Amino acid sequence: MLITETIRQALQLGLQHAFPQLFTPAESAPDVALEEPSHPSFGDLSSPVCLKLARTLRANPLQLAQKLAETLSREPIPGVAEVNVTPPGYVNFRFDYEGLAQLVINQVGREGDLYGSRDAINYTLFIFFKVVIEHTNINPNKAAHIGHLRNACLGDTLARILTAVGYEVEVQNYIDDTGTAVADIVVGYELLGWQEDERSFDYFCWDLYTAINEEYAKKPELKKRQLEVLHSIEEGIDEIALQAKKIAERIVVCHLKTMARLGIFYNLLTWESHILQLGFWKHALSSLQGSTSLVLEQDGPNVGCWVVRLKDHPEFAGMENPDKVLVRSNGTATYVAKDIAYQMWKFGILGKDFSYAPYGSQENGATLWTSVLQGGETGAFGGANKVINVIDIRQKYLQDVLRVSLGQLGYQEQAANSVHFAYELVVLSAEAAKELGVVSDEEEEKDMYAMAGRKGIGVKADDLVELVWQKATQEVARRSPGLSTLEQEKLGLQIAVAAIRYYMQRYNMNTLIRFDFAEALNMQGNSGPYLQYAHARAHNILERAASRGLYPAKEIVFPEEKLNDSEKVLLRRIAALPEVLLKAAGELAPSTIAEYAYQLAASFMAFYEASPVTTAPPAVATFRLSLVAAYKQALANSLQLLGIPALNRM
RNA sequence: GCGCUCGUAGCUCAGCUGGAUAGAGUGUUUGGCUACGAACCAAAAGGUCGCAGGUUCGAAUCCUGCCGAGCGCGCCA
Repeated sequence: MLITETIRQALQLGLQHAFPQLFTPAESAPDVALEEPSHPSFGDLSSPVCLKLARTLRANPLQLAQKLAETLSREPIPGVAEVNVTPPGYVNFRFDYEGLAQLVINQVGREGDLYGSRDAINYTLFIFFKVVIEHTNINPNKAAHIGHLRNACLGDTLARILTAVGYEVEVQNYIDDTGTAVADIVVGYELLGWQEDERSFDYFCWDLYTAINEEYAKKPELKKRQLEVLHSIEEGIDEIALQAKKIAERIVVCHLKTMARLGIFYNLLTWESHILQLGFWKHALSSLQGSTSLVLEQDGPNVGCWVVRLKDHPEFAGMENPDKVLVRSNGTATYVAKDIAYQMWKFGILGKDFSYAPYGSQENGATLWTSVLQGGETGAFGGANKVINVIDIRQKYLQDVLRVSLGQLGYQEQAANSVHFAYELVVLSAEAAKELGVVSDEEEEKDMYAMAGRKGIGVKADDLVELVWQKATQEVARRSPGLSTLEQEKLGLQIAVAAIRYYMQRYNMNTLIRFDFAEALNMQGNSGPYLQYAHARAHNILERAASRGLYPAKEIVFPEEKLNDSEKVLLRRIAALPEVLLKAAGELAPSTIAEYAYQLAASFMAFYEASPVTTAPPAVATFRLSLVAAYKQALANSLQLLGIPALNRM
């Protein structure tokens, strides 16, 4: 039982007794908000509910609060020592910290790795809800850059969060192996005559991609060849198509390696070429043709096309020509059309399926599967209740069209469960751009620069990993010269993963990340390595204590003295995890977990300074050891959600 | 032109459905390792929350307008 939930319920009950008029009709019960007081002298938790009620009840909020507090004081609330009132009308609760410590430490000890998620699972398990999360989705024609990294990190953490609260989660990585991006590599090989060198293949293609695009700019007639190649690839039968497929497959291997190093794994790869060859769209069209929203235009700008009617939909009000073409007048399908068919497959309403075969094993122990044209297993994937597409904000319009179209075409429920998990871009700060040499002299200086694959402007994901890894390894070597080089490097990589993943996940979704090398390499303060250090320190205390025969107690026994502030704050932070996780899952907000983990770690650091453990008198030491053990578990669980390795030393 | 997002400390960002004295990190200055690891902690300085109105007991938060920034808006892919 969470302390906040207990207080919330008590407040509800108290309101009901003090102001019965609020509860007629019964469902009009007011929402009870709880917040941390701005100053600890007020209490441990406060509710401004009376301030809000002041308007509806047309009464002085302070008097309302006093009446409510009086009612609340009649019955003891578990975990609460005192209720009081402060102007302008807050009701404040002071915890019974011994009771709270008992509850929280026991709960963490009981639930272990499940602490934080178990309460949530109790709420959600009965639903049996399957969520498909699609992320990464990098064009298979060049190395991944830091923009792709944000996508993959967010998608992966989202999957971890939703799994933790009890959903069945399936992670898919969609490979667009038939687009112009891959075609450009084929054309590049043909026209530029490059030979592969010792560079990794995705790096080689990174340069080839920019080279061929420079060539297009010089000789626009080459675009004709690009189109021919593209058609061949879409047909999927000749030598060219085979070559393109091979390029895409090799690049995908590179991408998977890049992501695996960061602890990011998938359940299924789906290939655009399979979607084309299995005729997903044709299948979708046949089942949609009865819909009144899908029409063959007889006149107007879209004459001769099949369009989905969106002009009457409020989301597209005010647009000049909101109707969306699905089939061109030449009979071919547009991108949105294919997207609709694919989304229908994800929901299991297409009536057509891929076959599936194992693609390989992954370091997390799970098998990675891939779609195949034939001969594999069937029915194992898709069929989701909810689909989350992790795609940057630039795709918002198309994702809106996709979702609304699904609804217009008769799939309201699926439309309501289609989520575009949109996040802002990663751009280069002026300094980063300068370091990469992308600022030309003539250009007037800007304070940020967009990455551009065609121009080769961007920071490659693996370059960043190597850079941070190198720095972290140097630090480890400096601090732990006794370790073998191999061990130093292993720790260095885990620290680099922490730094990078934290950097990619700590920002809100709609915050544009201005990538800066100094900031991404930062390992102090609000950073991933700080979290790891806060874990290692706790481990060290427990280990040190054990070597002296001291262990966390099975039954919490309190020392004579009252708990000090650093213990209280730490305890409250530990207690907050279940609630924070539920919030992060409900709002699909990974940064909530990052913020929480930092707060938790910081409160431990303060505790560490103020409250010695192993050197304290035995009764105090035993209690603090229990607290440290509970904290370490809570932090480890948070780090697990963030995909950050919890280290015992660094 | 229309739509979405953003503007908070020198810099990078938090600030929850309106609530108490607007918070972190970083940078600057200062103090703390014979200690459970200093990848740490403590302290100081640093703010007209873009500007102007409005709504109300109360606005960084909601509404309107303006200024500035970014991104979208094809039978393209």
